[in-house]
Amino acid sequence: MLEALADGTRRAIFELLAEGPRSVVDIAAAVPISRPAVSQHLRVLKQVHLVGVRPEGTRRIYSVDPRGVAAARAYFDRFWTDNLAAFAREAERTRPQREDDR
Amino acid sequence: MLEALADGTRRAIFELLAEGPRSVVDIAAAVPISRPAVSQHLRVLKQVHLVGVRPEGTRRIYSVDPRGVAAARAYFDRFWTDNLAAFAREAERTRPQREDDR
DNA sequence: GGTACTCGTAAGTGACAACTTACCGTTCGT
DNA sequence: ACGAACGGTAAGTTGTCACTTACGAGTACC
Repeated sequence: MLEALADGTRRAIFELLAEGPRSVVDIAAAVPISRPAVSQHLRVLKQVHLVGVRPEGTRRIYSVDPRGVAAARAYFDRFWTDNLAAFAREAERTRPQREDDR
Repeated sequence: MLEALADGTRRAIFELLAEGPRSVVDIAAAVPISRPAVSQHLRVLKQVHLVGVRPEGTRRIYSVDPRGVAAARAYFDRFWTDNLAAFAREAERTRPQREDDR
């Protein structure tokens, strides 16, 4: 699931679909890669339930699947317990090196 | 940020640190890779503020950095607006092919 | 029915990233 | 001060994955 959104192009496609459902050619037009590459990305996104398909004539309309987003939210919520919030304050106290990057 | 958690080994390290701060050797003992590899993973996790370091004698204690988790939650919350929830109901109506996987 | 779209899949290539071993600096204990 | 433990970095190798071109299948329009 997280692996699916690791790729930048795939994130771009996903965020584009978040703005509204689109066909494959429309997506390919908005992204600097070939149309088959878009299809491959959509397959990955579909496998993890981040997008869904709805056939419409000869075209296939892709849209965001709430299930994937819900799963992602659930995962990160596991690390956002009150326990962690308390730890955040404690971490701020002991200063775990805010050397920021590098 | 999402790229950092894309790797399974890195997720294992991160989830291990979520249980409590640990030193590098402790982490390496709990994961089937060499200690230098752990260091490299920790560097990546630190760059995106998913973990933080606190020197303690000759050892370096790593722990979860709330900033990274907060950023991840913020990202997925962008796709979990009421707008999307409404879209979820609409999607359930038009049935975007619940063919599930493959 | 033929033509023009749509889109998915197959096969092949190139780049990146996750791992290894080897090495060096730093800090604690004696 | 010396030895040992800890851990970060360098260099090199290998597998994986994102992309391309080529092809085939399905649907709509005339």
